[in-house]
Amino acid sequence: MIVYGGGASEDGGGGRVVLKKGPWTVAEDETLAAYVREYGEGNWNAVQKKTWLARCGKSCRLRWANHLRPNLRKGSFTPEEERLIIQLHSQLGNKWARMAAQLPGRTDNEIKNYWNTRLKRFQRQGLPLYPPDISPSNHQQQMYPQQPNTPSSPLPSPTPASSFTFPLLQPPSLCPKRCYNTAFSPKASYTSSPTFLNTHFPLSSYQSTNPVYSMKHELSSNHIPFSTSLGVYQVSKFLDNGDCNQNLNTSLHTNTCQLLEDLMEEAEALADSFRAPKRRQLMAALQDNNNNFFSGSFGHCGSSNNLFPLQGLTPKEDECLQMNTMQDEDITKLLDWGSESEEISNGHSSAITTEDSLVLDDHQFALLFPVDDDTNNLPGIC
DNA sequence: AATGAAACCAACCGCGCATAT
DNA sequence: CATATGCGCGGTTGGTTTCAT
Repeated sequence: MIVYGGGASEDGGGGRVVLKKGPWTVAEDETLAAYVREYGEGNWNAVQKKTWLARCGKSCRLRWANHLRPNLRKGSFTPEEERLIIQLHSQLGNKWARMAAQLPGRTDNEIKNYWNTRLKRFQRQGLPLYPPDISPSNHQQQMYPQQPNTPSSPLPSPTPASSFTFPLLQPPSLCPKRCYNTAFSPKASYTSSPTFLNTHFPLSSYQSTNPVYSMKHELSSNHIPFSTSLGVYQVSKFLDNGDCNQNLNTSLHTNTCQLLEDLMEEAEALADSFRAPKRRQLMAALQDNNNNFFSGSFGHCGSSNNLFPLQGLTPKEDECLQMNTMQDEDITKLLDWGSESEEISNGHSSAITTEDSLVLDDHQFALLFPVDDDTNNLPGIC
């Protein structure tokens, strides 16, 4: 076992522990992992009290989230992941955690590093950050202003929100008053959709003409099918059934946005009756029973993103919890209805997940979330 | 082989938010 | 209501590795 660095120490005088900084040792990793096995995630400041580790809680959380938690995917990003990152960044900007939620097993830090490296390289080479058909939201133009010396504009010229409507997604005016997704923040006047991206920006063709986008391919065989969220799955199933042309997409989505607005209001009303304290209590209960709640493919738990019924809850509480949970994150995916199934998120962030839990085939999902033929089961989408 | 630049990666820091006291 | 605490996020820094000359 290799232990380097200063290790824990005390200042001697007041007995105050001097917190260690710098690289983690194997022993520290093992201790932290053992702590999480025993006490679970959370309460990171207690690590210092219950173990010999002289690390601040923050450092422990980061180490766990970025390196120790199970099912982290190590290695280079696959082409699919890279494309998804580009697309997500065009929609979300530097919302690394949100992007990580769409990339199972990847950490926000990884994505951030990847993007920043790419950013530097592209800027140095005077190349556009986004493929021609991906129009970054306004925040992108603010974040990465066009360099005056760059001959071919690295970023598309700003498009006024009032005069531009992206082909598939509506401008924020059709969306709920409250912003559920940074893509619909006042800064973001429009966004792209995966469907549009895939239709107009097939990776292979782009790579063939834009060598700079030809990135590492060595891990493509590792690509893990992403799981789905309720809304995306059902809408995807609907769209996959028969003709799915762009007109249908557009009209359906227009209706969907309108109806989602109603859904948002309904969700908020429900959520208001079931605010945080209760939710936290339920989450604690969920963690306590984290090996028993879910069966089959759902091996993971403790995540705030689960949409599945909780034991011991009244139907009302369960419904509220689901709504409340959806409201913050899964609504994003509802709006992301054009996504191909492989691009759909499981919505997790730092919660422990297993790769198995991320994969759910149509049959399994259909069992959990039966869809009526007329699709009326999908809230707000008729 | 040596060296400098670029790329990559891990970790820290500051801030803000939610919750508890 | 004010303050403390826990946590998460995004930005930044610094060390290491890889690559090009």
